[in-house]
Amino acid sequence: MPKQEAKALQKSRIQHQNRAVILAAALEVFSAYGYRGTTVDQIAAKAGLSKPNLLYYFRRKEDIYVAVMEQTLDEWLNPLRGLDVKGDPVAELTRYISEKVDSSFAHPQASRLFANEILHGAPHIQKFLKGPLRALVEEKSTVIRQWMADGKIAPVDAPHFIFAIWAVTQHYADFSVQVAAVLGEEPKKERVKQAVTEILLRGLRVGHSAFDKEWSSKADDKAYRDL
Amino acid sequence: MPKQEAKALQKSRIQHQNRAVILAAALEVFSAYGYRGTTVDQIAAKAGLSKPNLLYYFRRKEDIYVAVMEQTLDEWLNPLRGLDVKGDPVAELTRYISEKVDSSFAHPQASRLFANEILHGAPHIQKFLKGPLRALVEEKSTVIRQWMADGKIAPVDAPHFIFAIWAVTQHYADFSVQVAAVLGEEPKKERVKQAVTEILLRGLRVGHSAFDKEWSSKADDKAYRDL
DNA sequence: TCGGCTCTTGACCATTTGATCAAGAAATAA
DNA sequence: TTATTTCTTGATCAAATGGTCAAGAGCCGA
Repeated sequence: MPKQEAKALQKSRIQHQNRAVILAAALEVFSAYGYRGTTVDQIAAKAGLSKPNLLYYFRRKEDIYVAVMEQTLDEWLNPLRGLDVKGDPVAELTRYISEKVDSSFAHPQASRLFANEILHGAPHIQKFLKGPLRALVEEKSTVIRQWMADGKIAPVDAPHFIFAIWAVTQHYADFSVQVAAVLGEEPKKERVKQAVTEILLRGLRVGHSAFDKEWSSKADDKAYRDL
Repeated sequence: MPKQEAKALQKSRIQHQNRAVILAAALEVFSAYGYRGTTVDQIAAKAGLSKPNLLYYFRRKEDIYVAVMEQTLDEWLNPLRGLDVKGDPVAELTRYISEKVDSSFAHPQASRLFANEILHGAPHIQKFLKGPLRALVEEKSTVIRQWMADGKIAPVDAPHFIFAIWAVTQHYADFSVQVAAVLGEEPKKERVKQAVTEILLRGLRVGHSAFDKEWSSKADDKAYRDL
């Protein structure tokens, strides 16, 4: 009967609210202690619910984890979607880097959850990596190659350049403890943004000097053609 | 009595050997599953020992973890020590990047163990981060600043540049699953080395073109003076 | 060879933890 | 109000897990 189906799908206000509370609590705990290091009791305590009550909303611990992970993947991927071939390369990449740094400072737990998942073999998100993520990276690599072909930026290995942006920006979320310990203080976001942008983008200048010959000899076109 | 002291310190051949076997097994398992995700039984099985036998060599699970971690820290730090102010900047940094990439391909488990530890707040290596690591980064930052002062490289935020090298090179160990999934194949070490070196070092050229004015306006000397 | 020390293990224990269930409380629709 | 559905929880369970222990096996120097 349609009545039952509707009941199974529609979520009451309290369902909606408690699920959100649980997912927020779970993100904190999972990102801090990892999947195995997290107990259902911890999540329940942080969410202000009893353990059986929590398991009323999510039948298994793994279901909570998967739900949190799915919620994270979209916002992780979105900034890259905006990279526009019609825009100015430096402006486009600057914006992307800026958004990734913002994300690392605003949602470090989400970044750490994602990092932890991949670090341990990505058992839950293989399909995401080999599907949507791979497709998007390939698409945006062609954008970068187009910029190269138009002579707007220096030649660079496109997917590895994207990896570099991910690595450097997410470093400030995933390794924040190390960064703070080494610097002796919490890094300032704007400063990080400026430093990272310069480090990653300054090499893309197409202006020429005596150095260019040396570099181009090591980085001939052949190396970038098929990636 | 000296007799007992000697006994407590000297390790028999079988002690030495079994400890090594245990540490090798523990590195594999800890790096794959994390601290909480690893069971003593797993380590024992991989080492080919019974659980009580393993706990004869290391009384507690945490002792094994600490031993593996200590073993890892030295080799993690060593390549940076070689950065020589008297050498050519690009050559020195190229060598450092090369060694870090080699390390990521040769010992990905060690990198992942380290990454996992920091990701979860570095509970066991706070002293290492705030002590030897911080000191070394400060020392090598002055080396980089000296190169800048001598006009050998373009201005760059020294510690953040070191972070960038770490982030990008270790990415190929810590996120190898993601890299392989996105590329559709295992990355080739030499290609990674070339791509990473160009991305990170090409921006250090001191040759000048029309772009330099734009960059220098955003990155005036003040920003780098006190770091 | 022999006595003592090192090494190994099966059995066992206490705790933690993911998950269940029945029964009651609260909300909601009639 | 009343009936029905949704939500909540104390009690409980089975499995997993870190760690102990006593007893036996093996090694090694005198």
